[in-house]
Amino acid sequence: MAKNFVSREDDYSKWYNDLVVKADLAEHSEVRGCMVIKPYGYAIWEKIQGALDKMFKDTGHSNAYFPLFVPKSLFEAEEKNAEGFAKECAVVTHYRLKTDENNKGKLMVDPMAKLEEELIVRPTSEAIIWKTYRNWIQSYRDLPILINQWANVVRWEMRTRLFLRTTEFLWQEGHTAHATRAEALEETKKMLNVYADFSENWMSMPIIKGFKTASERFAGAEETYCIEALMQDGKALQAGTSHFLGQNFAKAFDVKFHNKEGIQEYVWATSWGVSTRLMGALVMTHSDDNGLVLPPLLAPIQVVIIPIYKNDEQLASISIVANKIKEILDKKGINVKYDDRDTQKPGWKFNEYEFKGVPLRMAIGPRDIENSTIEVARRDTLQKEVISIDTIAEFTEKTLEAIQQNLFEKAKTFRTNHTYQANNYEEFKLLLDKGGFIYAHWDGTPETEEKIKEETKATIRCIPLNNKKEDGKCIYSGKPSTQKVIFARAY
RNA sequence: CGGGGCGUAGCGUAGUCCGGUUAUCGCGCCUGCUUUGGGAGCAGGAGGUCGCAGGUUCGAAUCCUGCCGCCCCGACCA
Repeated sequence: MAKNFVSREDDYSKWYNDLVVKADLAEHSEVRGCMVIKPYGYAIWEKIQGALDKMFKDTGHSNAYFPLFVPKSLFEAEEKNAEGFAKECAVVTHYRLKTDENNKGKLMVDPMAKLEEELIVRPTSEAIIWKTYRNWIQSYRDLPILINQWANVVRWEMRTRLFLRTTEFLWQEGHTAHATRAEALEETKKMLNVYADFSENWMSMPIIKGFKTASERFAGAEETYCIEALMQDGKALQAGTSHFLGQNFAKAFDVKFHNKEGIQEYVWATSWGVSTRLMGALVMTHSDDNGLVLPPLLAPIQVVIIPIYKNDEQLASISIVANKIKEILDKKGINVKYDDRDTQKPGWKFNEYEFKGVPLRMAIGPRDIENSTIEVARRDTLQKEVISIDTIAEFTEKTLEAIQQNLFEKAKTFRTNHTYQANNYEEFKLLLDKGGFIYAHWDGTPETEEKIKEETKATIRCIPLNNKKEDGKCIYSGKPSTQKVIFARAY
């Protein structure tokens, strides 16, 4: 049991905050609402980036980079999008400071250096990108454009939480341009599937694919597809979105192309993104009261080897074996750390790596040297066993795969156990307090959705893809409904 | 922006109501010895503008006024 670490049951919110800080993932910075991502946390983000980046490239996308600043006139061009983000934009109004004559040693904004046009710090990049695409697209031969950028964005949130919602955050945003509606729609769904694949197979996080209601839709999109995950406290978390933008941005920025028939048409668009919020999702999906739990595929350290010794001779003979094992596992592409620091005790190291979620821990002591064995402990089950050193390569590969799989199964079982069907509003409200996904009939109107949100704080997370059609009555209004949608309280 | 809480060593804290020598304790840090199969023990040591600025007082971490910052809850949102 970790020292001074609150359990999930006692205070889930504090458990999450403490875990992120104590596992060395991130900390609050000097800037309100902004965090410092620490090396260990950033290493996990780099793993996420690496896997996703390859998936984007494998589906034909290229990376590029667009400016941080967006002139206000560009930003407001697509009205719905601009309105949607207006309340949370940081704005640059001046470009120079000067020394304050009345306050020695201090600086002030130089009133002479006011910008003629304010610059918006991007909350998302559609505007600047579509302004650019206008110059890149004339013919159907220029399409499709399949671009992704890894970037930071700023959204001035009133309340922030490490990884889940910070004023500045890191993400990737894909922006594609297509000749036809069908092709853009296909792209939207393709990238949703990439996100789903990544969530389930890399993060071991089961998700539900669906699309958003009008009120939850990305401002400026015709349709927003999403993946929704369930956290251990029973709250839902939107883990990724893929938007079909129709011709909204093409019209706003006048991006037309000549088709094969020589007729001018507006371009069809998509955008899609996931952010450092995934780090929060990762923490809240698998971690336990002993600290972080990482799926092997995203763990910066997959195996840690800890020597147990009484003197230098013992350490020397242990190190020979440990380095041999590291070499064998390195060749298998497994990331191994041999921690032979003599500044920390074995027990201290055990707790440290456990808290940081390292999937497999191996300990080698004098007894193991004698017997040609090694003690192996799994982070997910906390089980220990002693195995013969000869079998180490096969055992490690097999066990890492088993952990990856087990985490997914555990999370999926949790979700299954926290997924309910509500047949009426009273039942709905009772189920909400248990936490989880609730399938319920909804009449399809924004008014009902809004009322339910006001009264219960639950929102429609999504309308699942391939949803089962079934006639029923809306739990709130009693009006006819053709399908159930998923409600939950959400992050 | 509303409601609540908090600012004392790197971290966590006692002391604040009811002012009084050198500001408490734990973790961590440094030195030495003994230790090492789940956060070692003993001994010694370093480390403080008590958030900031005024005020009251012989005397302020403590009382008064103003300001700043952070966290939690709500409105907003990925």
